[in-house]
Amino acid sequence: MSLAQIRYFVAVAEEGHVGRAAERLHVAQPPVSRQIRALEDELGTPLFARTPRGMTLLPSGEAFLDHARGILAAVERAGDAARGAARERPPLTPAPRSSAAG
Amino acid sequence: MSLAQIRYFVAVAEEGHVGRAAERLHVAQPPVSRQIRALEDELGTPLFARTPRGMTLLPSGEAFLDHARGILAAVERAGDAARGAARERPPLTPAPRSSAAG
DNA sequence: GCGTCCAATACCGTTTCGATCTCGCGCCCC
DNA sequence: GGGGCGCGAGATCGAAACGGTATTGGACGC
Repeated sequence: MSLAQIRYFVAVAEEGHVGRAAERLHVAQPPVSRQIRALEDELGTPLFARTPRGMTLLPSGEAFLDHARGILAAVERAGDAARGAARERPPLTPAPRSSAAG
Repeated sequence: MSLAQIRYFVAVAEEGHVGRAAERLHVAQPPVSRQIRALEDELGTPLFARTPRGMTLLPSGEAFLDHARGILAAVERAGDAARGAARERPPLTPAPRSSAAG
């Protein structure tokens, strides 16, 4: 499982179409289709029902969707936290020459 | 940022050594060193201080560590949730011939 | 100064990923 | 009932990413 797969899954779940999700993600349709399949394969259970009109979330997909959104949000927060901490308490001023206590 | 990078980061943070983290992760040392660097590069801030005895977490690294652990745990839960939902409410019994209303 | 331990770099083979092209399937329209 | 069109899925190929081995550079102890 990769973050890309999770992003693909969320996009497909929200759009209901692989093609439209691919458009939103700025990638082609086959990679999205393949990653969704790979995700289902890894989880051992299908997440979508393939209908002639697109993709419909199964119960397993709905359960996964909540967590998936949380994961993506957590990734965002993690980056922000690291950057924020670095701003508040910078590691060590390189101070090549003029030492300035601060 | 990838889940592998997050896993590598947590291992290095907990071990304090790139080499030991690599051992725990069953990979060689250079890939771990590289991914940590790539992660720092993507975040725009260093996460570790390189010392002659190993790697020490910087404030930014400590902030990131909490979130990183949460992300990995959330990934585990996501998979469990999908599998659990599939067990409780299976999508649709194929029922090729004998129709059996539940 | 040399040996040791650490992370970082160079280089290479393999794997993975995405893009293009094509196909099969089911519905709508006529 | 046949043709056209939407959809997802499969095959194939080139590019990027990943990991492994070999090697380098820096700091500490003797």
